[in-house]
Amino acid sequence: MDLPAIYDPSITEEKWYAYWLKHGFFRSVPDDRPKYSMVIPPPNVTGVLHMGHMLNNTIQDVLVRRARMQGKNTCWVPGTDHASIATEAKVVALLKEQGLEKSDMTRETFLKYAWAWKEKHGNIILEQLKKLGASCDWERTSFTMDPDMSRSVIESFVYLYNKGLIYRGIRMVNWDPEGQTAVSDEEVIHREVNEKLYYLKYFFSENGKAGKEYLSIATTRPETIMADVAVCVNPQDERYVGMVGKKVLIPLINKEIPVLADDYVTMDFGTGCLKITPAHDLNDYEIGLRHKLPVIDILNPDGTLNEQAQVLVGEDRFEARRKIRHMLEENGCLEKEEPYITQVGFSERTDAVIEPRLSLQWFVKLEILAKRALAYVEDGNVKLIPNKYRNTYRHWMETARDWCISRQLWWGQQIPAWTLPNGEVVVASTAEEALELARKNDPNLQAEDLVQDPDVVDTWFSSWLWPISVFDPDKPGHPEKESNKELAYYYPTDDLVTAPDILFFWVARMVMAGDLFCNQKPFSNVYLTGMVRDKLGRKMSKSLGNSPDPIELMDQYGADGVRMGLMLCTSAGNDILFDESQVEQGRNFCNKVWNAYRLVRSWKREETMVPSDTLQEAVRWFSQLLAATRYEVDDLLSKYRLSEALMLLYKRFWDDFCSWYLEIIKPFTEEERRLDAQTYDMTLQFFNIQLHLLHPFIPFITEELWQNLSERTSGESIMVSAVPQTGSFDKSALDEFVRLQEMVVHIRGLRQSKQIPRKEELDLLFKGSFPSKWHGIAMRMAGLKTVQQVHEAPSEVNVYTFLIGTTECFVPLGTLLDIEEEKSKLHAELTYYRKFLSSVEKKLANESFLQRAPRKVVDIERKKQSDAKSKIKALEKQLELL
RNA sequence: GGGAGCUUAGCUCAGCUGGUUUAGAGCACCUGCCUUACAAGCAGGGGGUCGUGAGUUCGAAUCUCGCAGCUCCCACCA
Repeated sequence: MDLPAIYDPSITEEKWYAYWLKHGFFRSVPDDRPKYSMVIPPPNVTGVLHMGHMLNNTIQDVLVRRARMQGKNTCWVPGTDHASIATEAKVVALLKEQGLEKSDMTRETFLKYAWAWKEKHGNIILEQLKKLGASCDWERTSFTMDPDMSRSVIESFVYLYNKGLIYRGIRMVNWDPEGQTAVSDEEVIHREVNEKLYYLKYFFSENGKAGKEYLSIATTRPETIMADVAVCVNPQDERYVGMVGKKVLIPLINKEIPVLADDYVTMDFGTGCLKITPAHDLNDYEIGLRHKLPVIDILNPDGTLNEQAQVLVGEDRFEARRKIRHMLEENGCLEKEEPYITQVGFSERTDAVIEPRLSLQWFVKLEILAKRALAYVEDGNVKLIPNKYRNTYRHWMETARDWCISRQLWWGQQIPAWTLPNGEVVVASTAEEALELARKNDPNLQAEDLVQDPDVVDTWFSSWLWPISVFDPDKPGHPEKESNKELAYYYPTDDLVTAPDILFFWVARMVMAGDLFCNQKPFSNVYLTGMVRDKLGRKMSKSLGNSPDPIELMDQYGADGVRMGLMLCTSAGNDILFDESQVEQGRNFCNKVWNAYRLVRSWKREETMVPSDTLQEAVRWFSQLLAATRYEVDDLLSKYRLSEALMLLYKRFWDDFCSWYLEIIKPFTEEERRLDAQTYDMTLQFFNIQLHLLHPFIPFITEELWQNLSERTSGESIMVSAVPQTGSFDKSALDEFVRLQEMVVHIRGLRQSKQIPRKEELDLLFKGSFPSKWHGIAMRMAGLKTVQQVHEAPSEVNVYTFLIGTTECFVPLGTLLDIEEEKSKLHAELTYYRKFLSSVEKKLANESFLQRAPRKVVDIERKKQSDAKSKIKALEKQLELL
């Protein structure tokens, strides 16, 4: 067989993915094996693959592939999320480009456009995941607006409504004037902004006319003064004694409003005097409720001023702010202005400044749900990895307020509530059922008398059902019914891999939904990935242009290389600083594996040959090392330390397997590339085991080589074949081998510094212990002619000496040895050990140490002491000789 | 304003309940090599007073408390 010297992933990767699909290795149906299940965090249909997806899905694929190789019935459910605000915004923008306005079309027409858009773009991201190697059960691909998914959402809405967990009410919500919809508290991002604090004069009213005296009121939002209904001071505030109960005039519109007292007002902020604008500020709204004040809303849904404002009608709120400032100044009502830094809320989806707005919305009561969802994490039923997120999770669950779930959009599941002519509202799964309900009170009602709520539900109100509804869409609406076979088998899922920024949006709510509808957690472990940043630590963004195109990256380095590059530097919960050189490292590793394989395959298996002792020892050593490695890798993976597990495998393969094992057993001469059958077979077996251990991380090349390793019949794959058995291992024997390696490295260093060519063989004498079984290995690796034990240090002058542990080693060098250099080297070593010894002895001289430290620790120190002493003795002797 | 977390080599990080750690890894770096699997390679090497100050302890990178710097989350002071 002829393999090229450079591995080309573009040939193999597509081939094997098609093969895996063809043989249905990703497919899962319930059976009697133990299961491993996981749902993908459904990416937005609007999205294209970015580095965050790459990281997230690589981790998932590693976990899934490992479980599959452990013989579990593995099910990874893929799908996409309809992402109502983001998608609707995208479709609206697209229509605008074509000269079409959403406001000009009916709901049906708009949705037709939206669906067309989804059909065209919706699956791009999933196709891209295939290139990465994601082993999802594609037959299960779901979309959060699939008919049965939507039914699940609607029916669960009805269920919760009937249980009293969903209610409708007029509340202050976060209004996004750009998207023209309410958004939840979690969708508001607060940012610091430089604004101005305006001090306005509210003159006291004297029979409706402005008097001479005034109250000074600080505000950042002068454009809202027309909506003021009162001015408020703290009852304890001595400055304003006697003013409560009087009336002041709103500047510009000269409207009389009362001066009130309320404890909410802080005396030492601003002027201690607060204008009350119930329609446009949450606190003011609450104060308004306390004092039974009217609500005057002066803003349109799009953020422009309405008729109620009386002035600047039709102007945008920010334009109005600019203009009103001048008007107030001209009017003599602007006392002063100061620069002011304040927190402003922005919409997560549209980045518009959020407007507190009073409106009729639907809410989910969270108090009980949050408490129960918290318990799952608190008692370890659901584990967060890393654990530090427990605190964050707890904090949110303890402070969560009711969840506003209605959105003034069309793209999504329409709220199943109908208003009757008399204003009553009925909630039912379908229009027919709603009519039936309505007729209980008024049998004459007709279908057209019922008007469905035009709003849709929050996207997260559908995705919180995801781990349930992908298996059994009927369950959320009917928790009392028995789970279907799928749900019973796959639920709860095992792992969830997601980013910490949706811990509350999604993870916490899935726990709530799991508890509500299945009375069980939705998953056992939540692995939280970090954010992928560029190597300077900046967020990846289109505008910075610092985000590599994953597809190009995979074309250039292979999916395996990219996966490896990402996995080498990821640890749970920590951001990863992405640098293309890591991907290069991944690619290089794949190439290394490839070439190691080429080497082994270039040898001839010789049935009649008998393995030398050296070869047998090498096999013995590496098989033990592999057993130990596998044990360690299992341990690391069980703790989700993926990058450490991969790094360990990387080092084993590259440093130990290639640089030591293969170099030891490599046949000497070119003509005779023959290896005895026993060693040859074991070497292939080592390869086989390492391919298995590496497969979850780099699935393509491992499949390619595994298929090549021996005759395979169609339908076989490394991904469904169990990892071959590894034997036992003896830790101390492995440690001893490290001594041997140190010795070889030392001699190689000597060659380098004395410029002794490899071909020139050396002799080694040693005093102390150095197992004879390894002499052959040392000779091979260090280029030695002889290895010989002595009882006394050689007396010649021209002998290079060094210590490995407590074994003294001697290499006669003839004229090459520089006596002075040797002396200074020995002196340096001597100084080091003397210092070391004195620190150890200081410890041992300490009575308290001897008394209080555990015996084991004291023994260790004693051993250090005696070792150091014998080393010093040996060094002194060598110096003497020189 | 409240809370959480971080600070170990040039970079990214490991070091879990204090003691074989006068601290490890990978990358980067330096030196020498086209040694017949791989220059996407081989061999060798240097590099850290563990942010800072104190405390607990026989013993601290590890535990406690100040201080400094960074990051994230939450929050309605106009």
